[in-house]
Amino acid sequence: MATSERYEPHDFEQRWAQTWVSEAAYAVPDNPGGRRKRFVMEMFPYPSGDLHMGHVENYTIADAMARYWRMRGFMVMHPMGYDAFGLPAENAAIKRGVHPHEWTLSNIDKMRSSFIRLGYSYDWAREVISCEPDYYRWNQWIFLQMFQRGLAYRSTSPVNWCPVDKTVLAKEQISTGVCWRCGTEPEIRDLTQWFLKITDYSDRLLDDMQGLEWAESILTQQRNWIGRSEGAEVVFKLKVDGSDEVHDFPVFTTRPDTLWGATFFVLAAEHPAAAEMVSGTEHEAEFTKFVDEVRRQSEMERVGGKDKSRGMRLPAVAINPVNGEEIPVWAADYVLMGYGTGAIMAVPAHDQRDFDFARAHDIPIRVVVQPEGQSLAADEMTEAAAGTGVLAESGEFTGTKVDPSTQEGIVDVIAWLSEQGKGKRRINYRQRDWLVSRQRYWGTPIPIIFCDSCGEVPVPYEDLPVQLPEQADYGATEDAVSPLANNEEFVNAPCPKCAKPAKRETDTLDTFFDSSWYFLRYCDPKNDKHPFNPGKVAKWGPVDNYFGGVEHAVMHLIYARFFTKFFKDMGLVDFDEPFMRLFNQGHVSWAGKEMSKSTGHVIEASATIDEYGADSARTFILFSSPPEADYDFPADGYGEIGRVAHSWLARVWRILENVSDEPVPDDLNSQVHRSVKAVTADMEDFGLNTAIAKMMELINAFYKRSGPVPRAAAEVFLKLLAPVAPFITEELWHRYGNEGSIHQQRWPTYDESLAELSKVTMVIQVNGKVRDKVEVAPDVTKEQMQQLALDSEKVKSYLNGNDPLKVISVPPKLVNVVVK
RNA sequence: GCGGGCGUGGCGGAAUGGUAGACGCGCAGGAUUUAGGAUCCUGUGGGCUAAGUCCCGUGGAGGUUCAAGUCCUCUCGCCCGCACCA
Repeated sequence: MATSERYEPHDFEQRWAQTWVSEAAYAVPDNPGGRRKRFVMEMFPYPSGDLHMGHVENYTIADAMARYWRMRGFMVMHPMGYDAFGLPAENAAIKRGVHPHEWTLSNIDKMRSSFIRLGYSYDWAREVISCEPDYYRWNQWIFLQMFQRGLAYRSTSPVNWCPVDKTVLAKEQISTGVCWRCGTEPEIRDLTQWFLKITDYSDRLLDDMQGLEWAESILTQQRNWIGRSEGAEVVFKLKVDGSDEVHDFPVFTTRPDTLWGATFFVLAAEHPAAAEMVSGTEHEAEFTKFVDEVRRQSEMERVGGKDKSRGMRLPAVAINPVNGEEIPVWAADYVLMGYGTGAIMAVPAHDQRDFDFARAHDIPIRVVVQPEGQSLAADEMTEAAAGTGVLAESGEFTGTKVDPSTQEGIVDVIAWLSEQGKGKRRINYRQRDWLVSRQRYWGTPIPIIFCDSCGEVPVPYEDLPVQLPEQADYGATEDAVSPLANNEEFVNAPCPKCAKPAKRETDTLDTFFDSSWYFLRYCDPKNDKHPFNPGKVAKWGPVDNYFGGVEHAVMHLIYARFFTKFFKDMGLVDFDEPFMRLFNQGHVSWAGKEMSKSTGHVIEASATIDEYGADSARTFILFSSPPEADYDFPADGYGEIGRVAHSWLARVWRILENVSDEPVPDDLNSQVHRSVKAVTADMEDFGLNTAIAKMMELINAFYKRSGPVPRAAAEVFLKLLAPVAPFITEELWHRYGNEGSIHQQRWPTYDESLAELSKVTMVIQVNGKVRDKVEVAPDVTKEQMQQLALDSEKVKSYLNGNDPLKVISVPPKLVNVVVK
């Protein structure tokens, strides 16, 4: 006799969760063998505390898909790890006196147990924690490999320095303009720091995008970030007032065709040449003040600020190579040291930013490209004319048509410049080398020793890891250096080459370094001889499906692509791209604001799980919005989260708890096949919210019939639901008396002919507006449809006895009769 | 400022250029009871109405099309990124 129990998820969810862990239910071997492999992973989390509902969204989407693919017959590797170095651990240490390592690991423990409670199908044996020496030693190994190949080098770069706390400040720590701890205005200090030569890979990073199944918007953002532009390098000569010396000064321009319109020359404010030419003159004080202001600004403020006039006249002239003209030299904030040569020729008539600057300082404007059919006069212009046109006042090129979008005319100017020795073709990139030095404690020590005799000496591989010392101060240093500099024991080391006393590098690596290769470590997480075994990576790599937010569109995703190409060059991997398919899930916010542990603005996952169960949390978050869309939890009533899904799962439980052994009747069978077809199509398209909606329809169909649901139909439903709600489906599956896990079952198939409806609604439109509807067989012909439409009384009333102008039939759904 | 997105009922959202609002929440009326985290039935975009397969309706303004939430142009609003948060 059938028993009846209420849906009490807590009774069985934790039992199954523990079973899956203890039986390593989702472990996969190093070699998937003959099975089709699928490497599925999510961007690993920063362990800031317990999981919040934003995490639940990200990881549930990926887990549901991983479970679906497993049921589709793939051998799925689904690993998890923790991006465990970083600023918040140090902040917590400074504020609360807990060691970053301790703080981080306790957060990891909380997150791991929430992952387990949520039933995520991870292979726990592959877990990676980036702050542990068995991981970061390989960061050091990779860094040294890059160093040996000339891809890691040192150069000067400014940092923000708090003179009170005596520490380098991250941008986030001065988001209010002052130091987050003491409120002091930061100073700018120049430090010698480590860079990676990612620009060597710019072209490959661009070219290889074509093989990626990523959203076009992400690829576009990457393209724009790399910012390849074709143009010319043109050599101007610079003459400083009161000096006879003339220096060559190249500039990069995408519009060499407008050279004849250059009316001034601009150096980046921080260009050393600018400082040099005012040094010892009456302009020096004013200039120093100006540069100081500019350097305090972010790049965004500099380039995008409202004030388009910030600049200062320098005591020099530049000589235009195409006409020998002497033009004034300025320093301005809108020219960046890091782009091109740090100097530009300014053509106000044909560049908007130059135009704004020229107008602000009464610098002459000269039109040298006349747009077709126009005759622009400089003093009447209200904006620059950056488009196509015909060259004017441009020497022998006067009359030449130029088009920046096709390079028409421009290539001819470049060829001429080369011939004349005045310039040459050049491709410039917006992308800059990657600054990886951080003046922080909680990161990977950079494995270099500085020796007075031998210079930059790599720590020998056999001495890795350079262990991060256990020390208690993470803040103040005497000068703008890393807190590790306070640790004498760490700093002093013999030179590996000559054995004389030497000093270690005290900077640590940017945490983006850690996340640039962790997916490879998942393939071989315990290797203590190498970062990974190439044979193992060859079996599982590259990642087939990567899940993560759009906020990583450029930096992380470009850095990981760069590392992969570097490993390819080393012969360690046999693929060029790390992530074949990328899925960008939406952002989850609450009351319009991003959830953040540090501000306490979070909806913690465990609260929802405690109250309604893990299946409810999963189902709710997947049903609430399409996976790629942002979702904002309402400001009030968030405590009700999960109730909606819980009551539906309770309904599923009531309807399917008891099943019958009768065969599935035809009409129900047809509905089941239709549901399988629809849900499968949605799953293939990551349409988890609509897939759940279609499961709801099937449950409603089950409910409408009287008596218990036939077991065969119920089991099909459970398999459809299994990726979304793994616990209730496993529980009912076992209650039906099945052996083994439902999650090892194959995804149900459907029969197209059974899935078909016997009747469909045909809509009859007149001039595109619905006027009538009739039921037709799905294989109705166009002729039959037309006849039905013309027979409609409704249509006849619009025709008034006339013939229709046109009849359009879309079998079997729609006929449109065009009248009058 | 530059680059990339998104705008549909009271709410989350659904719609290969082809019935706008699937599915669900909420709300209203009702039923029932083992009073539960109940359950079930009916209704639910707006307007006018005696009645309508009547009119209006997908941020706004134009356009293309037999047909536009969907395609095009312009525009407004919001979100993400912009190189030391990750």
